[in-house]
Amino acid sequence: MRVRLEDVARATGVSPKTVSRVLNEESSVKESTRQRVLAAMESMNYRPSPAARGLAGSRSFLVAMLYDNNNNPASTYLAEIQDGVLDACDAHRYSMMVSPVRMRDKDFTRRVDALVSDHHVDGVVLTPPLTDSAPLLQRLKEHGVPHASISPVQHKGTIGVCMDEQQAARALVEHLVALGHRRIAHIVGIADHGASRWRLAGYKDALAGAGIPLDPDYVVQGEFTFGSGVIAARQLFALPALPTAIFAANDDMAAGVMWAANERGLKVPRDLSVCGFDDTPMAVQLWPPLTTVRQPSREMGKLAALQLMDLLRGRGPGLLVQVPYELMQRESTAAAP
Amino acid sequence: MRVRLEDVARATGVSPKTVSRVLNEESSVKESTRQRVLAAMESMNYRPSPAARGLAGSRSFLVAMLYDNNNNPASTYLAEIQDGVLDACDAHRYSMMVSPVRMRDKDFTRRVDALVSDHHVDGVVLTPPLTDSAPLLQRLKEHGVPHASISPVQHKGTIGVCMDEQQAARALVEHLVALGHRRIAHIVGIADHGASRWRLAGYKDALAGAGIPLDPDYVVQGEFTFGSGVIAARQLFALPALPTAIFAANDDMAAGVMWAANERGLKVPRDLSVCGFDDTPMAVQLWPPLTTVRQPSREMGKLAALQLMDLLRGRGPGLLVQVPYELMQRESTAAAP
DNA sequence: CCGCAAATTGACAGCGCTGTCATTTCTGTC
DNA sequence: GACAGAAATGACAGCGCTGTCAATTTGCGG
Repeated sequence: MRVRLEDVARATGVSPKTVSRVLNEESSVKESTRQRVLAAMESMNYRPSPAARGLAGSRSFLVAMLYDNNNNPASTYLAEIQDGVLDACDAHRYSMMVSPVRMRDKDFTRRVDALVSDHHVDGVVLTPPLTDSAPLLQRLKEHGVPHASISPVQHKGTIGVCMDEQQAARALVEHLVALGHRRIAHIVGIADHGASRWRLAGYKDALAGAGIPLDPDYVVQGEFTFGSGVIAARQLFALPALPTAIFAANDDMAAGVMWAANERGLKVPRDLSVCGFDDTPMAVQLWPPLTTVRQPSREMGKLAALQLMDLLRGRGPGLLVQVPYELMQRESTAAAP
Repeated sequence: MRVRLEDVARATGVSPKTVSRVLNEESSVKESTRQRVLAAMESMNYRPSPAARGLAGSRSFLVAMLYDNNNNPASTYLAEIQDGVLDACDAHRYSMMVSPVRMRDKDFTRRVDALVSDHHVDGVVLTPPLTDSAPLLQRLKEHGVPHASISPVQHKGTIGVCMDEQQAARALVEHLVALGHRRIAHIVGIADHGASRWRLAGYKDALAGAGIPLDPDYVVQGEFTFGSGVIAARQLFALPALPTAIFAANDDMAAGVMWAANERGLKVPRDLSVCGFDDTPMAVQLWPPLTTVRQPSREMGKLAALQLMDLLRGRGPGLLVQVPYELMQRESTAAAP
C-alpha cells in the first residue's frame, strides 16, 4: 500500500534508522549510503508520514502563521504574506497552519496553547501587530516555541524581516517637499503599531530636514482603515489653512482621503496631493493612481519563514533581515497649487 | 507531562478504548460512563494528539482548502472564505490546511496527492474555479476524498454552498432598466467560471424581460481583473453609441470601468451608471460607492465546511445549501441620461 | 598488522491513539 | 430464574517513525 521508511531501508539494504537519518539530514551518514538511500526514496516515490514523524519525534515540521483577526491589517496584505510563508514551506517540506487570533479577547493566547500542545508546531510566524504582544511572546517563550516576526517593533533579539519604514516615509515626504509642498499633513495609524510610529517619525524627519515647522493640527489620528481616512481627511479639510498634501500612513487611509476629497470637490492632485504606504493592489486602481511606498509583502513572508526554518533546522542562528523599500511615484502627487 | 488518553482512562476507571470511543462520539457507550469520561477529560484538560489519532486511525481531522493561485479570484474574497472555513473547523475541532494550486500547471493535481497521501486530509473545500476542474475532481475521487464546493457550476451530486447568481444578476440589471437604461453593456468574466455564465445569463434574462434586444457589441470579454475592466470599458467607449450603463461581472472590473470613465472624462453616475458583483470591501471605497450584489463569502466558506464535516462525521448526507443574495444599491447607478 | 578513537550503522522500544475481535454485562422473555 | 441476543467494555497489536544506546566498521599511528 503505502511506501514506508522500512521499505526504502529494505530496498537499500540498510536499517530503517539509517534511512531516517538521511531523511532528517543528519551528518553522520556516509556520503555513498546517503546517495543510495536518496536514490531509492526517489525511485520508490517515498513520502514520509507527517503524523508518524510528529508522534515519534520531537519535531512536527509544522509552522503556524498567526494574525490578528479583529480587522487589521488589510486582508490583501495578510494574503500575500501567507503566500510567501507557503512558498518557504514548500521549499523545506514544512506544512503551515493559519491561525487567526483576536487580540482583544482576554485569553487570546489560548489559541497558541492549542497550536502548541495539540499540533506541536515547531515555530510560529507573527504578523503585525502580534509581533509585539507581550502576553503572546511570553506564552511562546513558556512553550519554548521560536518565532519569526514580520515588521516587529522590537528589533533586538528578534528574528524575521523588517523594512526601514522610517526612511521610506521620510523619502516619501521629501518627495512632496520637492514638489513645493509646505503644508503637509499626516494621518497616523493605530497607535501601538510599529508602522504608525515609524511612518510618523519619517514624516517628522523630512519636515525637520526641510526646515518646515511641525504643525500639530496637521497630524491627525487614523486607524489604518478606509473609513478612518475619510474622517481624518474631513477633519483636515475643516482647518482654516488646508494642507496641500496629505501623507496617509497606509493605502487604505489614502483611499479614504481621496474619497473625502471627491466628496469635498477637491481635485487630486491639482488641489491636493495624496500619498499612502504599502502599495497594495488598490493603489493603482484608484483614480488617480496613488503615490506610495512599495512593501514586498510576499517576499517578506517568505523571508521571515525561511529565517525561522533555518533556525529550526539548525542552519544558522536566524536573523532579522531587512528588505528594501521602493518609492512608487504615481499621479496622486503633483506640484503644490 | 502530557495528559494522555490512558490517564483519563485510569482516572475514570475504564479502559483506554472506552475513552477513545467517547472521544470519537461512538454510540455504543453507556450514557453514564460517557458523562464520567467527559468530566474527567474536562477536569484533566485532556487534549487528544492529532498526530497519534492520524497515525493510528483512519481519520486525520484535517481538511484542506484549495484555491487557484494564478490570480483569481480576488484575495479578499478568498481571505473571507478562509475565515469562514476556520470558523467551521473551530466548531468541530478540525484543523485546516490551505493549499494554493496553479491550475495552469500541467500536473497541478500533484498538490492534491501530497495533501492526501502525506497528510491524509479527511476532506477538501474547493473554491472557484477549482470546483469544476475535471482532473482535480477525478483525482479526489481516486483518492476517495470527499469535497465541498463553493459556488460550483455543476450542482448535481455536489455538496457545498451556492447562491442564485443568475437571479441576482437579473435583479441588478432590472434595477438599471427601472432607472430608464436601455443601452446596458455587460463585461463578462473568465469564460469557464460558473460565475461568468450565471451573471451573463441573468443579464440576458433581464434584457429579455424588458423587451430590450441583445446587442452583441455591448457584451465584451473581461478576466475578472481590474485591468481587464479598464480595457473592456475602453472598448465600449469606442462604440458609436455609448452604453448608458455597464454591468461588470465583478467589483474589480467595475472599479476598472470607473477608472476608465475617469480617464475618458465621463462622470459616474451622471454620464454612466456602473455596477459590479460581489460587494467586496472595495465597493464602498470607490467614488461614487458601487452598486453591486452582496455575496456573504465568509458565511459561504463556513457553510460549505460545515456540510463537509457533517458528511465526514456521518451526520447527514451533505447538502448543497443556497444562501440569499442582497442587492446593494449605492451611488454609482442613477437615472439614464 | 594491531590497537584505539572516531565514524557509521543497527536493534529495539515506544510515541498516543484506534481497529479488530473477544469478553463481559445487561435486557427482556417465558 | 435460566437463556438468547443485544449492549457495553476491554485486551492487544500496531500505525510509521525517531530516540537511545549498543555494535560494528573505518581510519590511522606505530
